[in-house]
Amino acid sequence: MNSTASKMSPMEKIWLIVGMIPTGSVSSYGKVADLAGLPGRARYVSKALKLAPETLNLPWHRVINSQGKISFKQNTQPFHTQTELLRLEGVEVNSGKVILSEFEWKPDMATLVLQLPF
DNA sequence: ATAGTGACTCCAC
DNA sequence: CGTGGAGCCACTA
Repeated sequence: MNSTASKMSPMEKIWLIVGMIPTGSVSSYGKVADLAGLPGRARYVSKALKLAPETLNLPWHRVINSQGKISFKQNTQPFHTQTELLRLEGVEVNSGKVILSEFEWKPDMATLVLQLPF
């Protein structure tokens, strides 16, 4: 059995999933929670991102809400930063919104599951 | 133990 | 599209 899996905390699972979101794509808090095996815990994902160590260099900006919108309030520094980071990698952001049908990450579940250590 | 607070989500209007 | 409300869960006071 994989010892790494048994030691991985819920928050670490979330960090792992977020780290798998490819450049130029986005995912939602709820989706990340689902993939991490934590259904119904979207709010926990936002907390995990806030507490994530800088050294992990997580692509936190690729996580938005289920409506395709950036969850920070407009006219705030985080809002602008996230918008910029997304645009830098080719994701279109208009009025804080991303067209999910165009940029949402749709991993091949069969393949993804095999890569997860849990 | 109770109440308030989110980088959330879903659904009804 | 906007709004409101209920449900959600971990954390804090």
